[in-house]
Amino acid sequence: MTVTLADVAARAQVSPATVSRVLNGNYPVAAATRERVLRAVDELDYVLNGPASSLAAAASDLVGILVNDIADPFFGIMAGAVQSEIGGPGGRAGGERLAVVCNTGGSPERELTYLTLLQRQRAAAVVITGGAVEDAEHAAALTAKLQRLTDAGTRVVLCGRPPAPETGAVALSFDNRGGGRALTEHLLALGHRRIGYIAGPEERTTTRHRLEGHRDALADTGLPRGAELTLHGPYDRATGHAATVELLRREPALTAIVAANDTVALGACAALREAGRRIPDDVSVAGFDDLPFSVDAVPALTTVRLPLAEAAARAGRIAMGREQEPPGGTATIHGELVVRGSTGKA
Amino acid sequence: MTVTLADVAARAQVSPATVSRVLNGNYPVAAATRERVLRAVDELDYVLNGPASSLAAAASDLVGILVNDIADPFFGIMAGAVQSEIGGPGGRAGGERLAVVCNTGGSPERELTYLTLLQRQRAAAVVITGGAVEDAEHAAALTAKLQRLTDAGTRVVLCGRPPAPETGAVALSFDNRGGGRALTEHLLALGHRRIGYIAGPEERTTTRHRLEGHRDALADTGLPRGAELTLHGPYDRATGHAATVELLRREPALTAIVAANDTVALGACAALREAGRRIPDDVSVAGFDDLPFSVDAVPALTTVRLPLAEAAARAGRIAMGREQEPPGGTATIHGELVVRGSTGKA
DNA sequence: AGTGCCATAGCAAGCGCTTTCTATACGGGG
DNA sequence: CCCCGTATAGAAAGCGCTTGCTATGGCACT
Repeated sequence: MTVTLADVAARAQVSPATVSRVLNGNYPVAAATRERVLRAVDELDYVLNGPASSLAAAASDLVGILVNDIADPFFGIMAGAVQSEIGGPGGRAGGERLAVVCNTGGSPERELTYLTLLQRQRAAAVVITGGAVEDAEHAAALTAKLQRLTDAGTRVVLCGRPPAPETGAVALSFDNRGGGRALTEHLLALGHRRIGYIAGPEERTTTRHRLEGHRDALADTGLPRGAELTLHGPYDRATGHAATVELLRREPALTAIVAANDTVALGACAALREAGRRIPDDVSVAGFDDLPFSVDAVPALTTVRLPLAEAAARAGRIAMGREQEPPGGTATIHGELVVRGSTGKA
Repeated sequence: MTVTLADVAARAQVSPATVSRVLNGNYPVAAATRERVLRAVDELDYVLNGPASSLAAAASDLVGILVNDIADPFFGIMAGAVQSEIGGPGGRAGGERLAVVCNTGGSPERELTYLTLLQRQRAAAVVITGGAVEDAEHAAALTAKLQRLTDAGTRVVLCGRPPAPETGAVALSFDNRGGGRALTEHLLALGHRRIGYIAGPEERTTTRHRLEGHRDALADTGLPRGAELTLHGPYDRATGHAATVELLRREPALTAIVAANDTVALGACAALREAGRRIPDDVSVAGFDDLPFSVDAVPALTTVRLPLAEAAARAGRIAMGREQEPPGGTATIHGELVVRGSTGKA
C-alpha cells in the first residue's frame, strides 16, 4: 500500500542502505546512483517514514516551543522568530525540522505534560518562552524534567524566563525588573506620586520582577510601597479595564497607571476614557513589551520595548547549536524605555 | 542508558507485551498486574518512545495546524482554539496528542513542505487555517498533497479557506464576500461615495473575496468599481499606513477607507491622524475580523466579526472525529457587521 | 603484471514498540 | 471428576529505517 524505502531501492536497483544514504546525504554515493535513486523517489512519490527513521536513528528533528498563550502576540512573535531560526521550511538550510508550538495556557501541569510528550518524541530541542509559575512543587518537577531532557540530549533553551540552575538549560532572561523600574522612574520624574499598578497574575516570575522594579523605584524616592494601589490579574484587556475602574474607586486622585503589559494598558485606557479622564492630561498610562499595536494606541503608549523577535531568534539559534551559548549558560536581555504620548506631566 | 519497555517489564516481572497493554489500556489486564506495571513505570521514570510506538502501531498522535503568520492574533486565536480541542494536555480526555503549529508565512512552498513533513510523521490530522494563494500550479500541487494525506488516513480540515474539492478535506469557509459587502453597504448607507479600499496581498482567496464583496456593494449602488481607489499589500499596519497616505494623495476628497483587516485599519487610522483628518468626522474607517484590540482603538473600529475561535474549535473537533463533518464536507461561516465609532455619516 | 588502497555498495543487525497467535490457569457444567 | 470456555499473560514476528562492518571493483603505483 504505502511506498517504503525498499520499494524505492527495488526500483532504483540498489539496496535500501543506499537509498537511505542518498536521502540523508551523509555518506558518499556516486552521482549516477544518486540520480537513479532520486528519480525512483520521485516516480514513486515516496515519503520517508518519520517514526521509523527517528527510531532507527535514535533522534528526531522535532523542536518544541512552549508558549503560555498562542493567541497573545507577545508569544506569537517569539514563536515565529524561533521557528524561522530552527531551519524549518523556509529557514536556512540544514535539514527540515518540524517546529512544534505548544500552548500551555500558563498552566504548569500542561507545561510538564507537553515536556513529557516532547521527551517521548525524542525532540531535538525545546524552547520554553515566557515567565514561570513560582511554586516550589512545580519548580522541582520542572527542574527534574529539564534535567532529564538535557540528559537525553535534548537542548533546552529558556527565553524570557529566569535561569533553571543545574538543569543544563540555557536561559535568555528579560530584565523585567530593570524595565519596571525604568518605567516608574520615568513617571516619578514627571511628578507623579499617586501611581496605580496593574500587575499580571500572581505567582509568576514576570509579574513579580516587573512589580519589584516598580517598587524599587518608589522606594528610591522614599515613597511608600503602595501595595494598596497594586492589583493583580491575567494579561488581558479585561483585567486592565476592571482594575482601572477599581483603582479609580480606591484613589480618585490617581495621576498615573502602570500596566503589566501593553494589552492590559489598552484596557486601562478604555476604562479611563469611559470615566471621562483624558490621557495623559488627567492620567498617564504606561505599558510593557511594546507590542506592534502599542504605537497605534491613542495616544501612543509609553512602554518598555523588549526585543522579543531578536531574543527568540537567538534562542532558536542556540537551540539548534548554531550559536554559542552565553557564558554561564545565562544572559540577560534588557528592555528599552520608549516614551510616547500616553505619559505626561502630573 | 535510557529506560525501555523491556526494563519496565523486567522490573514488574511481566512480559513487554503486558506493559504495552497496560500503557495503552485496550486489552484486559488483571488489576494486580496493572498495578505492578504502573509502579515499575513510576519507579523507573519510564517515558514511552514515541517514534517506536508510532512505527509499530502505524499511527501517530501528532496533529498539524498550519497558519500563515503565528505572530498575527488572527491565526493565534485559531491555533489556540484548535489546540484546545484536539485533546492535548488540558483538553478533554482521550489520549494526549501533540499539536504542531506550523508557520507557513503565507508561502505556498512552505505550506507544501510542512504538509510533507506532517505526512512523514504520519500525522493523525491536519488543520489548515487562513486563505489560500491563488496560483494554478500550487493549487494543483496542494490538491495532490491533500489527496495523498487523506488517502493515508490523515483527516484534513480547512478552516477559513475555500473548499478543496475531490481531496476528501473538510472545509469550514468564512463568508468573506458577504462580510466585505456588508461593510461597504454600511458605508454607502451612511452616504459615503468616495471610498478607498486597502486590500490584502494579491492572489489570495481572502483578499479577493473581501474585495469582491466590496465591489458587489458598489455595483449595486451603480457606483463605478473604483479600481483606482484600491491598493494591495500585506496584512500589517505598515500597509495600512502607507496605503492611506497614497489614497489621500490620489483622492483628497475621500470620506471612507475600508481596510483588509483590523491591523491594516489601525495603520490607516494612524496615517489619517497624522494627516490631520478626524475619524469619523472627516474620514470613516472600517476593518475586518474584529480582533481583540479593535474595540480599544480610538475610536473603536467598525468591523466584521468572524467567530474565529468557534470556527477553529469546530475544525479541531472535526479533525479529531469528535464532531460530524458538515453535509457535503463544506460549511460557510458568516461574519457579523459590528458598527462602532470609527464610521459615521459622510 | 602484482599489490594495495580508495571509493562505493550491500548485508544484516538492530532501534523499541505493538499485536497476533498461542499457552496457561482457573472455574463451572455435565 | 473431567472437559471446556473464559480470562489473562507470553512468545515472537514484524513496523521501516539507519549504520557498522564487510565486499567488490577499479585504479595508481611499483
